Amino acid sequence: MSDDLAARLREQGLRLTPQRELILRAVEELRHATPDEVLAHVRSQVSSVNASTVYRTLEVLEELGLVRHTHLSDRAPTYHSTREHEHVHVVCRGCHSVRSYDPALVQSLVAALGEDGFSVDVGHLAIFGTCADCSAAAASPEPT
Amino acid sequence: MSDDLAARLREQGLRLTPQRELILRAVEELRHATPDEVLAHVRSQVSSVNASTVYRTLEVLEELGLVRHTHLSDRAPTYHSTREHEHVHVVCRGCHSVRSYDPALVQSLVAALGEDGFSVDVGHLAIFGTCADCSAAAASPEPT
DNA sequence: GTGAATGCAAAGTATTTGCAGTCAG
DNA sequence: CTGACTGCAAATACTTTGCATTCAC
Repeated sequence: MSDDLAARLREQGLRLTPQRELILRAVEELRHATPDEVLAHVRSQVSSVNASTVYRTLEVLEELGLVRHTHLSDRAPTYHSTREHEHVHVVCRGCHSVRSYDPALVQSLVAALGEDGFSVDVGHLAIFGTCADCSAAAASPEPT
Repeated sequence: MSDDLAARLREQGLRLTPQRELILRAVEELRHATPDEVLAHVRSQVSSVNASTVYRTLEVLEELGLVRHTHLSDRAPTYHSTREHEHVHVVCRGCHSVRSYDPALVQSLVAALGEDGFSVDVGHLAIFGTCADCSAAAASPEPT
């Protein structure tokens, strides 16, 4: 698993450190996590890991193509592993639920922009809106 | 124009102030502006307007439905007027150019999610990727 | 006159940076 | 050994908040 990590780091003349392994593993385990959440998770296993290390490492991992980030809220970005299948995020602003969809969802969009020579970063895509439950809730303020 | 503003404010028992007019006008003139840019623009006309007023006002204007925001960078949000036709933002990560597209671009996506009862906030949508020019530039580092 | 809105300054959150010590290779 | 990496603390960017004053109505 972090074999991949070691290899890619070496290619770039970078070093494999326990922090980098832990942070990558945290992203993989948490599925969708903000830098803060990653930090908390890593700290729950090994004390003393610093926030700046998390930021710096996430940046490195993203450059290596091992993680990706997207913006699932107006606040901090969330990171996920690229070992998962690429997916599109659909976020409900009412209940903050996040659902993942197959990239096929946006294929016509990708094709349309592709004709203009624009290549869409599907993994970064976050689609905001309101889910069925929350629409219903908004319609009837006092549910039975 | 800001007739609309006066009316909507009154509906809510809110007040029409010069700052609110100026900030709304700034958003309309700048097309896509961060709170900072709005502040700078307003200040170029009238000195002493405060950053907190800009934040508070953008929030009010958004509640009134007169402006919308979207995230066109990893940094500050950008606001635009709802008097423009609703549009989808397509952002190149290479040159940071922003192009606006007709919502038709994402209609199949909206329809597909609609079947699940999910209603997409099209105006908030930002699609990231790489434009033709930047792909070309990446391919040939040293252009002739 | 009265309460909504503003300006100011201080606090808060998220992230970045400089630097000295540490550790991977 | 050497330079990449880390932790720490300070700095930065962005945004929010409390409060006294001002101004729209």
